[in-house]
Amino acid sequence: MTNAETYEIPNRFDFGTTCPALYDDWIQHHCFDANVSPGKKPFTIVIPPPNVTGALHLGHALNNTLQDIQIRMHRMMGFEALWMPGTDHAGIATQAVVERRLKEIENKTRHDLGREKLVQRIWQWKDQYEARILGQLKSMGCSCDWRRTRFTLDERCARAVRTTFFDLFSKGLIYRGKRLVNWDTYLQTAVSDDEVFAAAVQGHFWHMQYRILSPKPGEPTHVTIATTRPETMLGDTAVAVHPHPTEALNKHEQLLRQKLSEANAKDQPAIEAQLDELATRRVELLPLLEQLADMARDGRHIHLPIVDRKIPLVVDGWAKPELGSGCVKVTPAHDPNDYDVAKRCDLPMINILNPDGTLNENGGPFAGLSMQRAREKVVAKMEELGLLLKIENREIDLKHSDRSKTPIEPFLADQWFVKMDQLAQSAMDAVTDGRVKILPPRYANGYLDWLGEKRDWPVGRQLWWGHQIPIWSKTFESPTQAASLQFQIESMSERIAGLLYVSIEEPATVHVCIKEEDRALEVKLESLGLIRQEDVLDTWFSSALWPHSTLGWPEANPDLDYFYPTSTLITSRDIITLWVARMVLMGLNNLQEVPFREVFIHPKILDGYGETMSKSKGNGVDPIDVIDKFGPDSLRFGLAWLCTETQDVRMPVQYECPHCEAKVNQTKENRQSPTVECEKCKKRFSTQWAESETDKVYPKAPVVSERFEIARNFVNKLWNASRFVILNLEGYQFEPLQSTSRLPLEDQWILSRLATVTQHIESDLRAYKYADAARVIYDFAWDHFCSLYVEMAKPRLQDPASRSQVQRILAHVLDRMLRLLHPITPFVTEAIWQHLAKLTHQRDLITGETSSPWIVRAPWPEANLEHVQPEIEKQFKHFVDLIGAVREIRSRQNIPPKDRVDFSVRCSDSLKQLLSPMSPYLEAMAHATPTQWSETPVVPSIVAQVSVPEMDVYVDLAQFIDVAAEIARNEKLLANLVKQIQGKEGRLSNEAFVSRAPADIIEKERQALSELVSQRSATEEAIEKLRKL
RNA sequence: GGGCGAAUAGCUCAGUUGGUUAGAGCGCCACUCUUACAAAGUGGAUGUCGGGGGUUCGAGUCCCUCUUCGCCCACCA
Repeated sequence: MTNAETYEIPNRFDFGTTCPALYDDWIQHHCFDANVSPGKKPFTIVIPPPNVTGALHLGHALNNTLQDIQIRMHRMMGFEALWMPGTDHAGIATQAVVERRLKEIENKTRHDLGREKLVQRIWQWKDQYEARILGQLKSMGCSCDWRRTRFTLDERCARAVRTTFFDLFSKGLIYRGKRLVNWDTYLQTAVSDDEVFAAAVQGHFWHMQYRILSPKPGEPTHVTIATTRPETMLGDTAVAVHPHPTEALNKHEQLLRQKLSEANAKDQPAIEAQLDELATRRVELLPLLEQLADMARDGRHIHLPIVDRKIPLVVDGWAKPELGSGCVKVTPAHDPNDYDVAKRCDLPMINILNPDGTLNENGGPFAGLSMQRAREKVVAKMEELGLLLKIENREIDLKHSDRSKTPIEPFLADQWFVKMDQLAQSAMDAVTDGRVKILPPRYANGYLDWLGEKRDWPVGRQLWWGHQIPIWSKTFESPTQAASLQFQIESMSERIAGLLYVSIEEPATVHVCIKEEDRALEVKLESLGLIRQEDVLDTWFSSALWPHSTLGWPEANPDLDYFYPTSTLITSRDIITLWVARMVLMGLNNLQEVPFREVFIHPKILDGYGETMSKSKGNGVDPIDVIDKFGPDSLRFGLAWLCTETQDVRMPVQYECPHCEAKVNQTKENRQSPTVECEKCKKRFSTQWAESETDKVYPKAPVVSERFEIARNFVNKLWNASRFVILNLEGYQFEPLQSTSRLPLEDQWILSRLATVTQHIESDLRAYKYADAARVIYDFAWDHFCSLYVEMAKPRLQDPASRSQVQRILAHVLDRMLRLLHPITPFVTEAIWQHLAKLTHQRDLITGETSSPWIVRAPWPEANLEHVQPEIEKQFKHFVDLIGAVREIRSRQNIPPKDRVDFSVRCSDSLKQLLSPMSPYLEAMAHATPTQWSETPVVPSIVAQVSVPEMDVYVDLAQFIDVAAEIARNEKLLANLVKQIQGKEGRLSNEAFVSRAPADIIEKERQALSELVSQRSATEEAIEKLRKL
């Protein structure tokens, strides 16, 4: 009975049923559980928690594959490897998704539902998507310790958030201030800068005049200002002019001149034009500006039309004399720069907006109108007043909300801030002194630059989904009333116990922060008239605590002691500042220890056009589609293969037609269509956009990429090579190997290669060089193991004398290869491992150790350095060359595969000793029989000849020769040789080269030349001979 | 405006500190169902290494510059 009958191994790896079953087995046997083990070193990674907004895409698949590779490798290396899983509540993103659906399906707003009900709905959404996300991770084979799964809004994380917030608040690092927020009038919420995109729109530039109050003789009567948003003039509280216009203009000119001197010819005219304009301006405008600056210092005022307000003329550097009229209107409540001016000049701030985007009572006659209507009215009124000078057309970059796609209104709101100076500095130090290593190192720049600004972190969000700020506040008429309440609270027993902290915000607001969830205390505060802050915290506040909150902080516990700081963080570059930097500073603040020692930034996955994949563009790929089509191992190997250090991953994607399996390229045109027609079978299929019933009747096409075919083919190759080994292990007997030196060349060679490759993979993976590792193992498995060693093993397996030795080496090499591959392709390696385990327990050539039942827990292979023989690896190339030479002749002479040929080799004696024992392989692998190995072989009259380094190969072609083809080929070769010889001779006769280049390089060139010359004469000889036939 | 990165075969990408004739996979052409694997095997064709300049005995690799593309940050009365 053969093994094939015993084990019935199919010739395709059935990943569809095998992988989920294997995964269940791993879980059941606690293969991924990590526990505090004092005898072992910990290796910890916290997952960048995916947002529960939606399903994972290929970018996540890459991110998680790279983490799992590290985790699995370190687990095998004997570390206690913990991969901490979880998801992020993703504040605004999630709330926006749920609100949008609420609107679409039930036509309700969040206000119709109320806070509690809406939050309930979002929890339902979260449960649904969390399950989907975790399912996706499991399908990919991620070996997380699922018992520890966390969510940034669960009780444990909430406790960490409360503790941190309380700590910062009581240190005085949290304060409330005014800030301009990006107001989304559609969603009626503030959105962060990251959730805003700029789009160019056609707009206008309105030039208007304000009247100066009681001008003295000789003074101007009006100031001119220009704006793209005339309606905001209703909120103006000043007009600003530069304090020293002449100086500023000189400085600007100096700058321009410097630029001119550095600019290339093409850019110069533009700069010169600017300089010309500057000259005119100097004459026409500068005196006026100087005069205005003086008037401003004199405390003069201006009449703001329409609302009839008296506003000051002020001096401030923000007003640029080189721009526009040189004067700028100041609208502190609706423009970030104007806000800064107002703070500097101590100006009032007038908010003219309601949260829904209409004007409030400060809008004067236009209160209640939308911004758009108000704009028209203001312009009309100014024109009527004769104060409108001109209107220019102008393209303006307008900020839009990413969530609602509507224009953003800058809006002044109360906002909670975290003071960043000390915190930011601590996080900068951690990177500059190397406690946290960012890889590739170039990404450290962005991190340091961003933190270096030390801008305070606005942490409040006007949302309902998130950690509500644990502050109760009350504002009084007078500071004394506030002080009295403060005193009252200060004397509460909870204050003494450190459960609350009270502070005063000038002039008369009392804020009380409660450390822990405590309903009784809350009621007590509420009875004193204190009201809880409505806002929730920025999502990144809880994410910043992720490395320690997930380990149970603030509770002191063994997990935290053992697994923190974590070993490495693997993430994508767009959240280096938002997330990575904040984790570092929070880790340092809460635990006085960095959260991780290394940060690896991996490439991004782009579509075929080089655009980032996103759900809204419709070019995203669900990893599950790829898994269904190619299997999880191919997904993982394919991603690792593409993960190079410098380049993003460009990945053209296709729809796979569900009718005929034809590939339809995804284009910018069809990627957002609900249905697409197959180019081949002309039937329609649906896409992720299909929502209507009419569209949904079409079967859905998975989106895949042929980038994964390499990996699929590789996994198949591995499967079949393993199948061959397993089918040939019948009668396997273990016997320890005494010494490798008595093994045949090919055995020594494959063991040497294995050791070399093992070293490479380990160092590559440790350095996050995933693509390099994948290529090394790919070449080894495919070219060296399959194409050469297995082919050479075939005849030896038939020979009882050599059979058991070859079996042992095959089993050993396969065993090691599987282990090396397991982190990248866990399923197929585990499946093969199980088969192998049934046939042979002892596979280690030297020790005969009994192998582990699970590859997932098998020890990582150590490179056996005694097996490394560079000389043999080099010599083996001669064999490969020889076989290639014979095959080439066969191919170009069209010799049928079944016909045997004879050949002779001209080579040195030492090469003969090396290669002649390998004649049987030439028989088996090239269907060719060597008849002579000699320095002076007797060459048959009719031959085809090929020269390779140190050998000339002559194939006896008595019955086959195609003389014309042979001559043509040799002549082409000759021409090439002559060209190369000329190049080398030129170089070697160049005095400069010979005298300056290092001796070894010159020697190499000399040898190469003599090799080429001998090839040339062999070829000339061959042509000569052929001509005579 | 500041910074970072990329441009190599039809496509997607490798190419260590400068050193023989620049590689891989897919695709293409030809041949092969040779009992592990046609998702395979064997052979072949395909490159002004984005343009220009420089350093060097020698440049895909280092320097300057231009062009195109991508990303990040800042700013745009």
